[in-house]
Amino acid sequence: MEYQEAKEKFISTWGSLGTLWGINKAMAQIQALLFISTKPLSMEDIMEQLQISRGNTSMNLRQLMDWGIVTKELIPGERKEYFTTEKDVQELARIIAKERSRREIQPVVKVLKEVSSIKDDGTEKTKELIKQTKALYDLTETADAMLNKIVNQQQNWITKSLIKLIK
Amino acid sequence: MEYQEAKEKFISTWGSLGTLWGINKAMAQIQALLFISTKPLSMEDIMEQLQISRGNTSMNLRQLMDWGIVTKELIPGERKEYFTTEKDVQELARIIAKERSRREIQPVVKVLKEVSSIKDDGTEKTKELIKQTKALYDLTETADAMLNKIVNQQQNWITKSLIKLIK
DNA sequence: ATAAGCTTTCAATAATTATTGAAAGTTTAA
DNA sequence: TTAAACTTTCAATAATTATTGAAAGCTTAT
Repeated sequence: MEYQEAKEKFISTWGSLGTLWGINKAMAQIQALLFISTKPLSMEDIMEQLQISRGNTSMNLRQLMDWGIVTKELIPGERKEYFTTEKDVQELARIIAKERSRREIQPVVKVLKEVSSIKDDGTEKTKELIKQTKALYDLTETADAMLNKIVNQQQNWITKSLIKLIK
Repeated sequence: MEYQEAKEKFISTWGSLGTLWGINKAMAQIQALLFISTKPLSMEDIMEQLQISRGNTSMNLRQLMDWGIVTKELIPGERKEYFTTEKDVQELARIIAKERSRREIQPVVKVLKEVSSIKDDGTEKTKELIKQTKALYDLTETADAMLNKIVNQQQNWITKSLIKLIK
């Protein structure tokens, strides 16, 4: 497999993965392109390489910047804006985990907490609702906490020994 | 908040969460409904409570059964089929993590491995592609392994102490 | 102040994905 | 064997989501 083919394969795979976890294709592909680029790219570069429109590029770059994954790079003497993405995968994972927790998990946890706190009127169905949503609440909280801790305290002794233990 | 309101809130929240990780709304809502039901439900029951069509119900129940989350329950003397979902959240998490790993993560890992194995022609861009996809490959593999181990070895001593450490 | 060079916005449109409902299929009881 | 009771399938349609491109908005140089 040659460079060009490998590159295209990587970008398209990463793009379709994005769709699966709630990020659109263009956004994931732009990030992928920047991720393997050796230098910052301009909007023109991105539009051309991914064959997408200017508007699409602009909107998705903005979203990536909101996530904190992509940053503007100003090149002295150049009028155009250039973009780069976080290149360290550990840091990338940390940012993504944090954002997803904030945007998706926390709102659900909030509802689970509310629902599991309704007053117990003694009926079987109410007891079941409380019991099951409480169980989901505990699970979600724990999973979320673990995820965040793990990606945050990257490579400290806990993580290192954990990885050894479970690998 | 009364039972009915709490129930609706739970089902709709769980439903929209589904969309976020690649499961459609109806599928997630059916699972949610069964999850808090005290007894198995028939297709009619589900259709009525969620206000969705027969075809939709049938197709999504089938998918949930493919995932191994929902099972048919035959009630003696009854012609209709009844359905229940896995009620233990730990087991539910285990099934979902395993299925998602198989369906989504593994195919990506495969591509990352292929791409990161192209021959190094010495150019800077090829070196970068190899380096970055290799880093993603390692991260994804480790994260996937951790996820699977954690949900599989539920509540063994490692998990218990880990939870204590990071909570 | 004006124009060139670039970015953002957003209504229109395209593409994708979910849902319906009626016909076809299956199983059981009589 | 027939019919009633139920489930599945799938083409048509609806709903949602992504994309375009042209106009409006900035910013900088002259």
